[in-house]
Formats: sequence, C-alpha cells, structure tokens
Amino acid sequence: MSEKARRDLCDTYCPHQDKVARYKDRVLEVAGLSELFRVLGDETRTKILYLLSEEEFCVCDLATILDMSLPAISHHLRLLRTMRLVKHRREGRMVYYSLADSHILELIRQAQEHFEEER
Amino acid sequence: MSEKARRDLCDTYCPHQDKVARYKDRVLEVAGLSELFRVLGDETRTKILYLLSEEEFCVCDLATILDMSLPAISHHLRLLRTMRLVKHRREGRMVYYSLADSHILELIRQAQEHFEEER
DNA sequence: AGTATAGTTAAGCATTTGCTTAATTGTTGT
DNA sequence: ACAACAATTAAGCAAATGCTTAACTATACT
Repeated sequence: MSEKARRDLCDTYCPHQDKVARYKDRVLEVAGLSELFRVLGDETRTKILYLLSEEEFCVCDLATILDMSLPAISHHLRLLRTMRLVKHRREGRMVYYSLADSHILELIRQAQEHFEEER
Repeated sequence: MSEKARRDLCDTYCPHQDKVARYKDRVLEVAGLSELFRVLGDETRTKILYLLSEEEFCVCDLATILDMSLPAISHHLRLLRTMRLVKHRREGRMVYYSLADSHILELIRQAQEHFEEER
C-alpha cells in the first residue's frame, strides 16, 4: 500500500485505535490457513479429494471420471501431495492415490453442511 | 480436453470401468463447494473473517489492521457479502461488518486444527 | 448549500493459475 | 534390449485474480 493511501485512512473518528492495536498481532495466526483453503478452492481438486475420501483411485481413473487430461490431473495431485493431503503407492505401472488423513474430509463435510443450508 | 488426450487415457488395464461409472454422477455433488473454499483461499479474506469472528469492525479498522487500502478491503468485503458470509450495518458515515453466521467460523476452526497437527 | 469524510465502484495493470502439448521417467512384457 | 504404457515434468499460453489510482456515492457538519 502506498504512503498516500495509508494517510487517507480514517482521519478523524476511525480507526478505533485500541481494537486495531489489539488485533494486529493476532491476525498473524491465521496466515497459513488460507493456503489450505486455496488448495480446496479449485473444483477439480475438491472433486479429487471427495473421490479419494470414498476409495483409492489410480491417476487414470481420476482423469476419466473428471474428464480431464492425465497431465492436468497429475498436476493437481502433485499440489495435493506437497500439501500432504494425499498419499500414493505404486503398483506396477499404476499409481494409486488416497487421502493422507481424515481431517480434510471433515472440512469438506462441514463446508457441505454450510452449503446445504445456504439455499 | 482434446479428443486425442481422451483416447490416450488408459488403453488396457485402466480405467476400472465399474468405479468410473459409479462415481461420474456423484462427483457433481461437490461442484459448488469449491466456490466457498475459493473465497476462503485468500489470505486477506481469511483474516477478515477471523477478525469478524471476534467482533464487528468498520471497513477502515480492517484496512488499518491488515495494512491495506480501503478499496482493496472493500473489494474483498463485497465478495464476502455476495457469498453471504458477512453482513453489514451503517452507522453514520461508517459501515460495520460482522459474520453472517457461525458456520464459517466452524470451518476456520477446523482448518486451524488440521494446520496445527501438520507440523 | 457546500465541504469533508467513510465507503464503494470502475478501469487498468501485473501476477498467478490451470490448462495444453511435448518430452521424460519408470515399469511391464516380449 | 526393445517396445508399450501409466504417470510425471517442462514450457508456453489464455483466463482469472487482486491490487492500484481515480471517480463517485452517501452521510455529517458548518
């Protein structure tokens, strides 16, 4: 943010100085959270995680179900892997993916609840 | 996906036809979910929601705490508003925002739990 | 009425994201 | 060893995202 923009903020009444001071540090706690949400914020990845929550799939199955190319799916899987949301095992030529833990499943379920009530 | 890419998928063994057929419809259920996650997938918005989970804030407070310009924050708030995640009330010149419901807070808390265990 | 202030909206731009095609790796079967 | 195949990686490109500045709206004060 530019210097000018900062000076423009709330010349008189606002901000409520006490509040601001109190929360400026605390907000750092959530910094990393959005990274997790960002990963879930892609439709393909959410679908992959949902599928893996049911059973394990090979990359090609996922690509077929989601009607996408192998490289595209593989790309998403790599991201999910580096985020430690999924794990994989090799069996012959094929690689099978499954959920790393059930936390994410809980997250998805919770979001689903919110979504249901929304309409 | 191009025709060529589709033909390239899993010529022999894979895909496991039964699985694929069974899940192709079910995966549509999660389609809308990622939209909610995408909103949370921005650090500024996650922070805003976290702050609003504690108490209400005017736009300018949020901008000051998060060290961003008013238009930037206002932009994020508009998105959160159209997603019905926050509500607002006007008091004089200032507009105060607060959480629309506690579902999202639950989501954030859950994600936080996952995040804690991750290291 | 006129000025100042909190907030919103609009237009433009730089970065990021997710796909595509092509090349590469690792495993199986002949 | 060689060909076939599942999967990964790399390079390039189009679309989406989030910021900036500038213009606008709405409320308050004199």
